[in-house]
Amino acid sequence: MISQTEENYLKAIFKIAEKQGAAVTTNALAAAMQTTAASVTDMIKRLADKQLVVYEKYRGVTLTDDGSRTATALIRRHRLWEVFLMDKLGFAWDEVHDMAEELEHVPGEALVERLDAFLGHPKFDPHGDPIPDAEGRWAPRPQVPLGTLQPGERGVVTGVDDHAPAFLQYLKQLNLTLGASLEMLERFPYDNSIRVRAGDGRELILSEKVGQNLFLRQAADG
Amino acid sequence: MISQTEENYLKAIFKIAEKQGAAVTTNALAAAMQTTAASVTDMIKRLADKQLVVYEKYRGVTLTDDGSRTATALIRRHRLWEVFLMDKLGFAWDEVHDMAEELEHVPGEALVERLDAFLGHPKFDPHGDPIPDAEGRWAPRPQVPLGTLQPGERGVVTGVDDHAPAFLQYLKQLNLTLGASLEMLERFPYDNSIRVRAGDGRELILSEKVGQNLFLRQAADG
DNA sequence: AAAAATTTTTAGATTGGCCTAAAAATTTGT
DNA sequence: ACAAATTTTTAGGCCAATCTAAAAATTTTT
Repeated sequence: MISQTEENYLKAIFKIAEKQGAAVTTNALAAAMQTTAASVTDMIKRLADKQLVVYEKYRGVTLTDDGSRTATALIRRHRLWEVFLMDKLGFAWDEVHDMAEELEHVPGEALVERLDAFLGHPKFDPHGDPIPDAEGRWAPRPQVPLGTLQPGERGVVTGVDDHAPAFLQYLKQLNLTLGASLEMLERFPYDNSIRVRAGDGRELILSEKVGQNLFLRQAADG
Repeated sequence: MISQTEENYLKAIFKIAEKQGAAVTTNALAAAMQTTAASVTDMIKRLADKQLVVYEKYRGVTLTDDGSRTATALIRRHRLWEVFLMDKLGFAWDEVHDMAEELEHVPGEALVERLDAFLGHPKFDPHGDPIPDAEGRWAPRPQVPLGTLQPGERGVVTGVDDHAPAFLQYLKQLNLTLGASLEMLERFPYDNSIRVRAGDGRELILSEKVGQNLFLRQAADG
């Protein structure tokens, strides 16, 4: 058996590894799991005993195939439940994460597959993140951070990196949810904030942080 | 905070107390939770510390108002998820119990209430058990075990007492699911088995055990 | 009302998941 | 290259939830 805590560690390892493409350090995991490095070392040893990770002292940790499969399945469940919560129960963008965090731990292959069918086999969750299929595969979406666009380039909002409710609420308030279109107008070198034009013609100034965490699918120049 | 294990104990205490209307003994609880009497004593003490039960050594345990509220909320969640699993995901009568057992522990007032609305505020679950409302109240359904009917009396299947998959599968096979009508024809004193006529005219012989575990809403005599 | 049987509790141990404090290894800076 | 800073591990402990074995209380039998 694998506990919920163990599942959460695997998911965190997967996500950190995906982002930085190297073995995951104890401290990085401790930060992600909001715990101490000592607790992480403990847990890593348990996961290594269960053949879910490869662990070398002082050298960080990587997932085995088994661990990777488990992590992907969790991400699949999480994202499907998020779709359910928004599409069927009517929750808002910024409300679904925590509930999905719990629902993803409910076991049962049949449950996930039926849920997937009920939702119409969605390919992306409400934050624009791809949903792995039953075999753990998914299509990467060609998206770039808003901040990397050059003046004059345009795009459509396809996702966010930061899932914090405060960020999502802010975007909702600005009407910058999935599908909104944006044109990059100007970057201010002083603090890397950017001026953009929204689809409805409004001009906005967004911070560097927003530029890093808001993803767009780039459209042809206008 | 209250753990999943504690929640399950409260639910078990509630159900046993409801059935026998007296303080719940350690052994009865140990049997229900599939654990040892010693573990039960431990847990009861924890629950008493948290003011969820009243406990007197050697005299059994009863729920406080708080404990009772928690147990009822769990039963509400369990039964709503069962409706979801059958009505929306298409699972069968005998498949939903275990999944609902996990889903019921997912926290969040908003989640239950939205789920309830999504399902159309159902009053009974797929086994005919009443679903408590948000305040923990429910209407008892006037139903009697099939076995108590007199020859000539008729009724409609409204629920089951035993939720074991084997029993539910058997009923499904006989086409005796919720809403099926039955007429009691004869009881054989030898082994208390009963002969009945189904709505479609078929005659069946059912064991005493089925007679005890299948509930009917009685209809006027025919 | 004792003795016997049963139920329940206590005692002591184990495991998972976590902590703090201290030691060890590695990396960084000069 | 060596000292300083940082990262990681070890050591030792705590709490929840479980177990087995033994003791204590209660109930049943005679």
